[in-house]
Amino acid sequence: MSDSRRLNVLRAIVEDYVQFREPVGSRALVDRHRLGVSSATIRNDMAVLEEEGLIVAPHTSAGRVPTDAGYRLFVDRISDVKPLSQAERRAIQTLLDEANDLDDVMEKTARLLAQLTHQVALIQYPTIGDARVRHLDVVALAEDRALVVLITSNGHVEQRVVPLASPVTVEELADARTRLLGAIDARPLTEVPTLLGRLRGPIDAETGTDAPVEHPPADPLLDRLAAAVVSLVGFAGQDRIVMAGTANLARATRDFPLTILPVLEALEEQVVMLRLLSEMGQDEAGVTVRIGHENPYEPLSEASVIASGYGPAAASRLGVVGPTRMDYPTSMAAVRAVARYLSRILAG
Amino acid sequence: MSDSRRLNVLRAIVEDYVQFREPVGSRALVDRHRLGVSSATIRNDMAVLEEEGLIVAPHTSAGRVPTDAGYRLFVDRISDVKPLSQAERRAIQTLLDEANDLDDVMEKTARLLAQLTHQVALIQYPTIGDARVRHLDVVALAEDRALVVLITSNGHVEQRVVPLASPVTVEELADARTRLLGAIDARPLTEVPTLLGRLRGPIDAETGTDAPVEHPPADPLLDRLAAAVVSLVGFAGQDRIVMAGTANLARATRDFPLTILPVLEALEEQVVMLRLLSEMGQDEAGVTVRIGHENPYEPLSEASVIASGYGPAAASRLGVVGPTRMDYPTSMAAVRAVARYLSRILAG
DNA sequence: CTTGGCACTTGAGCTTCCCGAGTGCTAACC
DNA sequence: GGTTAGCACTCGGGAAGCTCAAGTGCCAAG
Repeated sequence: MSDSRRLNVLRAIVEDYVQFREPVGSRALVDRHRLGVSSATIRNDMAVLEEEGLIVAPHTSAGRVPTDAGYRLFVDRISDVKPLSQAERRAIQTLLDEANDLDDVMEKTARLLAQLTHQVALIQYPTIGDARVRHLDVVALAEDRALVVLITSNGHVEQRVVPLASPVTVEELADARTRLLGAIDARPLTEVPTLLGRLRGPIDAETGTDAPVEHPPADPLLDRLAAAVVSLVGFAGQDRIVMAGTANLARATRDFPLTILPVLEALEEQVVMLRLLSEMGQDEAGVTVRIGHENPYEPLSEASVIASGYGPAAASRLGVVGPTRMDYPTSMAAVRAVARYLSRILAG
Repeated sequence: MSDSRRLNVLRAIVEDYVQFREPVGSRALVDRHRLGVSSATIRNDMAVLEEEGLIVAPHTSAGRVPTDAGYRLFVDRISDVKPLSQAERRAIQTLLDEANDLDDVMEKTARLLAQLTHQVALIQYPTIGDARVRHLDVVALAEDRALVVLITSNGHVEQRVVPLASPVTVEELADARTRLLGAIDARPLTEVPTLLGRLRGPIDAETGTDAPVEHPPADPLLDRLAAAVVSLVGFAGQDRIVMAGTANLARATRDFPLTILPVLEALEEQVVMLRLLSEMGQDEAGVTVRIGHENPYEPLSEASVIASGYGPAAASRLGVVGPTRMDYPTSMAAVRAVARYLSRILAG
């Protein structure tokens, strides 16, 4: 009972099924792969594989198809690493060169990943983590409107237009900005709400512990701007996802016969996808794969997710979603490569 | 020959076909609509409509289906305006309230439009037009990296991280920023490249006409930052498109039997879609519709595009793309409403 | 353990058949 | 004239039947 040959058979089945999209039989297998044995032998192997729950036959007279467990074994033990092609590396490199601001990088990377894998790509924005306030700017847009810009140490830029209650001068704005920045400069984003809450009481109330509620806002302008900053921090810290390649689903319609609708709906729920990504692979930078029913989320039980961490401490996640019947080696290689490049870009 | 009844028949055919997705016959028509005449009369009308090229029968024994011309007539003369539902208005309003920066508004609006119409939504970024430089900021991120932020009068914020050749002090950066801003503040974006090109020569060369090429850059730092600003301006002025709802195509697979792939490919070519949008409807704020073969772009000959101008002078465009068999009244109402709301938001 | 041989199963594809939806036309009717 | 009932006619699509080839499992021999 040549154990390794059986694995070869499984690999061949997975590869052929992914390539040709139809159940693969013993004869086709010996024709297409140099297995060195007859189809009868393959049949015996297949019987064993089926008994082990790694493949199934849709009908009696059809070939075999990998089960979730079969894919799992394939991914874990058999698949070769498929290095990216020259052209693909070049595409990634080009992306790196054209990188502009964070949003831009995110969007371009997502599109690239979708293109490389022909799947739907998801990238979680870098989490707030231990990001700090790098810079704060208040720009007068008009007499009664100001733009508040917050820049975080992880390169995130958040902006918001703030309507002002009454006209203010440029000097007043500059002054307000100085005071705000003085209070939060270089502090972790997580502390900002607290810090500014204190500021919104009387300026010199360094002693009070939790008394500021009683004081009316000393300065409506400052109060308003501080509120905007707090809101911006919330926004910067909020988990967001950028997605690309959803149109690839239209191509994949044949793979999900009918089960494509739940997938669509899942993708539209950003919260769901966020949790999904977060739950995947707490292990560092490795690539994690969830196959079919392994997904903890029912509507994705016919889909697979490949994800990897990226960025500092691999704390953020990116990945792709596609049909169970996908090209795992290529997709995994792409996810890993993109994660690495993205980490490098962000590290600057 | 009751002319108006024939139009009613056409309308009924379009509506039923859109709703039930199958050719509609004379009997079904009299059953579902109170036309007050017999099916034989309807048949006569249908014969005329077919002769006029407004409907066709896929086969002899099937009902009729609208042609592009039929849809066209329907859109131009028959369709009722379908006001948005309460819930839909509320959704738009919510969007308005949550509006943050421009990118955010764009993305949210696109998603909203896609959701309202169940089609693919496209929104062209506000064009550069007569936008001017509102603000320029240079922030030291590290000893040898600076962040350049450009804010335009139409609310666009562009940022870029600039690696510096050698370490600089905060003061040097501030100085450079002052000189740059001094040169371009409040000037139209279109002039910025020229203005900064001049600056990159010797500072006091106010006399020279086109001699600056001979001088080596007086200040490498200034030169580098100026280059970044010029690039940012190019980026801000560049036509871009934000897209949403491409996943809706997966649902629409039944409408495009096989012709969906060209549509997908077209959507992936932003340039194509940009030109498409630009070419549509030079007439002011009205909603323009291109039906099937009316599209000047071959791959979209089985698709329809609904677009509208928005923003100042309705100079920018937004719209949706979907199968010819789409709910025109609803989609048109949604496009128009979203265009109006977006204009209002941008006008602040 | 492998392999050739063989009986057996069964889905896919093809043909045939039939039915009913839908049409166009004609003749009567208002 | 416009409308309607009636009717013969057309065909696409679904059901039924048939065949075929792919594929299997098993057995006996190598």
